[in-house]
Amino acid sequence: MKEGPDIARVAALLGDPARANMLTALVSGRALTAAELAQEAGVTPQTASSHLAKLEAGQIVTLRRQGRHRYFTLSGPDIVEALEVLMGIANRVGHNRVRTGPKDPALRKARVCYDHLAGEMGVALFSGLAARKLIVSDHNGVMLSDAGVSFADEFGIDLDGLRRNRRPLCRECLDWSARQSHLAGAFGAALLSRFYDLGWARRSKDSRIVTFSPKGEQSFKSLCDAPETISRFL
Amino acid sequence: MKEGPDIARVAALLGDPARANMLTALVSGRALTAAELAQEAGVTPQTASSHLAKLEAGQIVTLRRQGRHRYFTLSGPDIVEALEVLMGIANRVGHNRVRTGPKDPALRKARVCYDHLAGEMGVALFSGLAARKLIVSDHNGVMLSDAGVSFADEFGIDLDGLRRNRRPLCRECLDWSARQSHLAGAFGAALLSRFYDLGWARRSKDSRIVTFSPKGEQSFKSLCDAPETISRFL
DNA sequence: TTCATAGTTCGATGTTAATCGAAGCATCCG
DNA sequence: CGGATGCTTCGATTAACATCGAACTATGAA
Repeated sequence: MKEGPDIARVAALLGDPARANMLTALVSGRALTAAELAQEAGVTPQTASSHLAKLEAGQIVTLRRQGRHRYFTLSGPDIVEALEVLMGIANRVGHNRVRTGPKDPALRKARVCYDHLAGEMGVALFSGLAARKLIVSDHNGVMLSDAGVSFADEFGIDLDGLRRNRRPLCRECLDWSARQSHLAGAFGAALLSRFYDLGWARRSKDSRIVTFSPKGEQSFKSLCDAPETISRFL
Repeated sequence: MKEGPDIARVAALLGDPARANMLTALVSGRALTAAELAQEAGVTPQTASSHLAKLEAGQIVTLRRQGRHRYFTLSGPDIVEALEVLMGIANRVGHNRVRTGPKDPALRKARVCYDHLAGEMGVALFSGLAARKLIVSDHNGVMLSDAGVSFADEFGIDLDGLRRNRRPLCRECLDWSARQSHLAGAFGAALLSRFYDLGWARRSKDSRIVTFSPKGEQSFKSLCDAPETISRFL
């Protein structure tokens, strides 16, 4: 008598730690090889292979063969959405896999969390935007204010484009090191991507560290502090 | 080195068929007892008890004791959101737990799918609203048109209230019997609830069947067909 | 061809966890 | 006080599955 889509089957695929790690590594949108995903998940290549086979069979990821590499990507934006919602729930109920404190100071300062900015600078960005009332946060979550919309426009972020896929614009994400919120969601990701494009920052190759240039960091600071227009940064 | 919320832990809680059944039964918002949930999930009370203990420990559901009954509800709107996203994914990838064809014609005609209308009438509603351009569907999903917004207003649905919680207004849900889309999401649920309030239909006590009164069915038909104003139905 | 790299399959092992029967509490009713 | 109902705990069974070592396949490079 049970009808409808089989939620459990999909959820079970996301419900294994190794697989969840692989999938969150893929949220950035970049295609990763099986070996890279194995390392992300902290398992051996054999184990990863087995997990990836399941994820592919379940159409959670898609596979692109290229030479002797097999590149995996998420099969659609709905997977990102699911991961973010689950992330939000895990945050709310306090299920964090936080064990050790942050060691590397660079990591504590600015790093990538999925595809948005985390660390002290991530928290500063969140509170800065909130102080400038560009984002407003209530008990239901975060959203862009009208001022925030025009800010995004000025800053060169195509909000309409972002709205076109169903990923929510703004989400709160509890920061592991700072224990405060930073900004996730499509807008959070777009901001970080814009920082890259503007040359303010770049991502390290092997780690999650985000390195800001001196000039970039200064611009970033003004972005978070200044209540005045931001066009002079660009 | 792994940081951030523990997605896998939450997903694993949703990833068991028995638990998923219980949770989807709770999407309606009604509080259900352990025994009712056991029946929904098709397991014995002992098994249900064990599952419910896990769900409560994981803060997916909340418990309210009342006399010798224990009423369970979902712990927040984010759980509904998660279930709907997963439902969408399961639909997309074709993971349906459809086994037998629909037997009961009444069930095939109109039934409850989670908390919205499914069956032939559910499909008729979807295509009717689409034909009247009250909802528009593109590759990213469904949304209300401007005309749809004023329609909802006229029809007595508090859109602003719905928007206040984060559950998406419109979602497509593939119909089990008719193999076409019907309307899910907060708006889909609100429509069905409005049908109840208007006396057009009522839900059977023990099954998922939705029974329309003759008058109600006629009004419903006009709702789906007529391009003119709907105020005359009210 | 030979070697190295990327990835898979196979097989064995250990762990987790879902399930239900039986018995135990707790609450309400008469 | 029984006796019934709602639900949980205990214990045992079973099945699923995550994991990794070892061996195998496939692609590319020298």
